[in-house]
Amino acid sequence: MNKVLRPSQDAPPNTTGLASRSDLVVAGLQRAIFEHKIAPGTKLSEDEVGEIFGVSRTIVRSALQALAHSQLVTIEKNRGAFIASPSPREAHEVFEARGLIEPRVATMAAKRMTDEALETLRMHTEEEHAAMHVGDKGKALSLSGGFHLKIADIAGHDVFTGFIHSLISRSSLIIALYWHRADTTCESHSHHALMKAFERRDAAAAEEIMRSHIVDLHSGLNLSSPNNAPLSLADALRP
Amino acid sequence: MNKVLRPSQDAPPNTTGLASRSDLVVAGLQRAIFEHKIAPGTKLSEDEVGEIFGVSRTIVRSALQALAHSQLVTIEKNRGAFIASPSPREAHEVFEARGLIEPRVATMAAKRMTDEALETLRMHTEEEHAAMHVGDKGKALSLSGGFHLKIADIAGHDVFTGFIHSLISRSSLIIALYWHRADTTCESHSHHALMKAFERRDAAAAEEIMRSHIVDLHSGLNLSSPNNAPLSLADALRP
DNA sequence: TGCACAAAAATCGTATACAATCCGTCATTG
DNA sequence: CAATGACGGATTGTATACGATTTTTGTGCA
Repeated sequence: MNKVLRPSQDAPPNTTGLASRSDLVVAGLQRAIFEHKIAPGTKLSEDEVGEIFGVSRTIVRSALQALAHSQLVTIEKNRGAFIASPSPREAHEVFEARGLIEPRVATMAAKRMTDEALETLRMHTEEEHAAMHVGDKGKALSLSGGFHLKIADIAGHDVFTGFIHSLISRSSLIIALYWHRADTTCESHSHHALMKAFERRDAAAAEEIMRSHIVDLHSGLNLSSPNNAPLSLADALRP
Repeated sequence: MNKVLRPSQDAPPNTTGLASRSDLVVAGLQRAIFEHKIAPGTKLSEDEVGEIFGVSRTIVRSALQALAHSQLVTIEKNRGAFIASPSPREAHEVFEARGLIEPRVATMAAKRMTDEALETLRMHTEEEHAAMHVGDKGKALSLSGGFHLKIADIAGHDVFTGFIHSLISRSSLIIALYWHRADTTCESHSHHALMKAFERRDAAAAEEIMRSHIVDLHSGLNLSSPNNAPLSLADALRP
């Protein structure tokens, strides 16, 4: 169950330089979570995940622990790992935290904004538009989170960026559970408005737009009626 | 090297209910870090740590990965784990983040403050006083961080509390590296002032005191001249 | 039929064996 | 004598074996 797959692509046994094997598993699972391919509560059996990615349980275990630390999976002793399923309260707290941190980061990004960075953001929003147009809701949501992450990267504050990474990951689960609106157009509008502010290097405007954007997201949640849409694991994984 | 030590204290093979073996290692190392028993940059050999705690490398490795995720240790591929050594920039960012988050948490704590919680805080500050009086600088610093953590617990916001845990851990390393002042009396004064505000349930005052307290700490750092005081590992560990 | 209990299967926790990698040392050579 | 390259020891990366715990299944009895 460990020497399956990867027939030839490992000419250099360790790829580029970073990215150990467990990081690849982490990335694969994260991706699936971001795109809502696997639902909260899904069991992640060590053997099963290991077989899918062609690695031993040692690697899988390491990856699951990493994900547990980012609160994306929950590990129950002697019972296994599950995709986390944030409580309504946790959902509320996550967006409260985003409401405090992200506006601050938006101002920092506006102050440090370069033309290149602007161009990157612009391309990102276009991708977002495209995905939404095609109707790929999972990908659109994933990209929407990516927009916030890119802003954090531009701000260049590693500590805040780390927090935002964590918060956005958890937001993905929260949205899977508690988001009912069909349209994500408000999302698109806010992002567009943010772009305008960034183009003008208007830090105050960026901060305010970000704040209200996150309040919007927060109030778009219906914390009393969670969705549920379990899927098969094997189908969900492999990019 | 794995069946050494622990001759009798494991009547129930798994202690209370939680606290797996690797958590104990994490706690032991954290404690040593908080009390400045091990200096930033110290190498943490898997075998060595395993022997000290009487566990196998599997456990140690798991613990080190957990600590790496909290940024307390750095893992370099094929080279090993080291106590993290925050850069001046990172130090600056950590205190900037604390300056944003902790004042907000202080207001939340003030609003939810109960008489019991107040009593707990009071006892904590007395411990702090005692440690400082005896001259146990390591313990005093550790307790000082604990004060901030207790406030976060009282605020009852798990997301913020998690962030603050992380930030305070890293602050401990930062202080070990960049703190030069001998006295920690300003620390004590600020904590006392905070207590007063909490007693009055004065949220606005608590927020403001917390903000200026963190600015104080931040400005007490000398980011251009790091300290260094390496110690032996075996001596530092075991409580 | 339904419940209780026991045996079996599945899954996780931990230790250990082996492979891969890195670092220091020493010999060789220009 | 300095620089370079190869060897050996030490340390980490990964896989796998074994024991412990949980979950499920199957059977007997009320």
